Amino acid sequence: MSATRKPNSKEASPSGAELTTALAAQPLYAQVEAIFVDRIRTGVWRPGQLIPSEFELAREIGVSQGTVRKALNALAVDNLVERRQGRGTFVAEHTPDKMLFRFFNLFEDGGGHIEPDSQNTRMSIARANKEERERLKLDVGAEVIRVSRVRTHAGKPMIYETIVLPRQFFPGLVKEKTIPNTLYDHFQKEYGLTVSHGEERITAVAAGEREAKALEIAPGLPLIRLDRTMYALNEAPIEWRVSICLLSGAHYLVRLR
Amino acid sequence: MSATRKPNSKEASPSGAELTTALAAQPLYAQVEAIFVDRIRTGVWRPGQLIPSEFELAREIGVSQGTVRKALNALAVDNLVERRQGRGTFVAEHTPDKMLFRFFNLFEDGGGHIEPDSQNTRMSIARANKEERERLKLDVGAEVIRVSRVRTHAGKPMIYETIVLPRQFFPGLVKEKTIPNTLYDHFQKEYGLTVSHGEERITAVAAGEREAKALEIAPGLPLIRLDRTMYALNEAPIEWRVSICLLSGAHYLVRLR
DNA sequence: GAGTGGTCTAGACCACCCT
DNA sequence: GGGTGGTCTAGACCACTCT
Repeated sequence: MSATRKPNSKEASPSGAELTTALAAQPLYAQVEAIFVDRIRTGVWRPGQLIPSEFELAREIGVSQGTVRKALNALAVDNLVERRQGRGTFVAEHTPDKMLFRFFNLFEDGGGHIEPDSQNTRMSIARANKEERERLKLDVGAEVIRVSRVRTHAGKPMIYETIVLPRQFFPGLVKEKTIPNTLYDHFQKEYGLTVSHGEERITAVAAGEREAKALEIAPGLPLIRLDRTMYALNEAPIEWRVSICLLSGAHYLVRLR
Repeated sequence: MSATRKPNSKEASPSGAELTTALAAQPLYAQVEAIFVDRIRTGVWRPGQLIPSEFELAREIGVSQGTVRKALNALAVDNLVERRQGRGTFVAEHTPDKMLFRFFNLFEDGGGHIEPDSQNTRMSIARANKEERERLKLDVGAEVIRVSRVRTHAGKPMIYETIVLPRQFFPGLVKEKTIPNTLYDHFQKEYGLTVSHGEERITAVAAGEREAKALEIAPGLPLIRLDRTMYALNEAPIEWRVSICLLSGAHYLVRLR
């Protein structure tokens, strides 16, 4: 078995992470991508940080620059890094603006983006009930933080929102005096949790007593109900959120591709 | 100005399509991609057809195989071609299954995919009214085909749907005796129109008399209203569709990324 | 001017599919 | 066995940003 002309047979790299050698279950660039995701997830590379150049990373890991490039481009598609020609590659930093643009799909009928405010925010702690445990994949006895609030747009109540968070992921949240309007950037900055993806289930409901009161409308009016679960980089559920929305002069926008 | 060592200075290619030579406004792979999109749009390459290999295309156009590869991969992401290792690259063919999977976002609460049937399909022709002209970017006097139908799932009425099509794009549609349940594959097969993307605006409404009758429910119940516009490869609006949906045990699913 | 990512090329080998 | 797309490498030049 002469390894003379054999590429792809690099040995232990100084990076600490192992690359599969023979008969790789995954292609090299996918393994390299996984290494980089891990560095972001564990905080070795922090949000906003400039990471080493393609050539440096290639040398460190022991692959070609083209392979590192492919991995970094994949991370850019997933919004985990930002690449800027002439400057370098940066770990994506969540900001209120970017998160709103990315995950908030309500728009004015004219097309304008909606930037909601938060009112009457309440927070409590409890043992997770059955539904909460299922949604957040928690064990019996685990504690959750429950947040409820009304979100307004142009001075009018628009969304009545209930948010459930696994307490273990947000150790200091209970002690915070105020909860910020946009949560995901706060999660990343304060708790090192990058919200990476999720899903939202939409149904129509008639306003009940509680929603009618919160949204200052008559009971029975048709509302949109958004049932959302969001996941962290390690695929752990990190938030369950139910938003009851009064869409007057507004809509939920979905791009079909 | 010796062009000896200058790459990127290919001259007229035998493909008929022109590649920008110096100071390209767009990168080469994007120009190559545009050539390929054109071939699909104009029917030079037909749905389901095996297109030439990367090497052949590269030789024909006068670029490297890697550049053709980048263009084809971009087309695969846009669902315009399908690549199969060992077999070749095929122009994507719309099938009822694939179109339903791609653009139909209603699911059973258990997660199962919904495959709706069509009932009571009606069709008429008229001059487009103001709203139809705006939605479909039509001139005054242009004619549209209006289709209405009720879509059922598990034997129960689920969706009351109104579809408006520019008549000019569908010359023979009026004479068809029956309109198929899934339209987009029919558009591609019969009229050479590939539906490439669109947008859907979601609101909640209370059932009116007409919807209540069609869906066999009491007036006033909360329903989801989907307002959809779809576009062809040349960005021309090709369909305006309003679907009023009764979601009992079902929901509209959106992936957040 | 030095360094970065972006584009383009060329060539090698692998995995897969067909006949 | 021969052809296809998929992976990986190596090297060149371009466009952009900063100092």
